[in-house]
Amino acid sequence: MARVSKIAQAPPHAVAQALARLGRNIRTARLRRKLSHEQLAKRIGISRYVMADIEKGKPTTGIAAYLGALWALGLLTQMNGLADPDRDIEGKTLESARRPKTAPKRKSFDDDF
Amino acid sequence: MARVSKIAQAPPHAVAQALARLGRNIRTARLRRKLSHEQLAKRIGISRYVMADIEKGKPTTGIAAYLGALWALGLLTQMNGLADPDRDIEGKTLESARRPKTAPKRKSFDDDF
DNA sequence: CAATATTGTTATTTTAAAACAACATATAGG
DNA sequence: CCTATATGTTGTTTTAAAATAACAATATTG
Repeated sequence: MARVSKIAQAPPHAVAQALARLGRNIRTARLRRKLSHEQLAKRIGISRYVMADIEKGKPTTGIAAYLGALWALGLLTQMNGLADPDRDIEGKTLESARRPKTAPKRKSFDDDF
Repeated sequence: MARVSKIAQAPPHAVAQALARLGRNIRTARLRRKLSHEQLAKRIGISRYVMADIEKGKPTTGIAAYLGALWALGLLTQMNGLADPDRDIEGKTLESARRPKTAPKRKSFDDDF
């Protein structure tokens, strides 16, 4: 990643937790399928070291490696509904009738935090 | 990412598709909340350029940036069941009674592919 | 339509991600 | 147990991710 971003360097609890869980789940799925790091890594197109990083939930590892792991394990379909606008109740409520291509001109009540 | 991995350089259709969709969904959620790239990026702790990369579904961008975006949009909880061992029917079936800490010693029928 | 903000584009710099190698340790299964 | 394999650890090299800056293009709102 280089010049590692704040979110990667010190992720908020929720993010770190989600990452750790995802890594653990991928590991479990791999072991169930009786695949070694090397075998699965080869199918994904990464090194065994990155495969290990994924299972540790390393924040700086590229998203493609994670999705590739899910794909190689036959679990990628579970990504389908993620952040789906139809499921985004909060967003639906906030949304005005129109659909602007850019954000409006900074009258958003909450500017910093 | 440096020394960009095969999966990131040329992701399989399914992965590329999942990434593109995720990026689009994040963009939709952001616009609904009337936030600019800069505003949302600031909350996540990344630059506006990486925020734009996320919405494009760039494969080499670190997973923490993506999860950070979901987190900042209040959508991270949707990651909860992802790759959950309980949902992994395929894996459950394959699993032997025990739970080895490492993969077995390469008698797995399908070695390469 | 004008003014302002958002988003896109290009170029440069910094820094660590990912590959690789070599060795140590742990685990599994005969 | 013993041995082969899996996994962990350390160090090195290569290369591009991410930040930043400056400017262009686009979209929004009054």
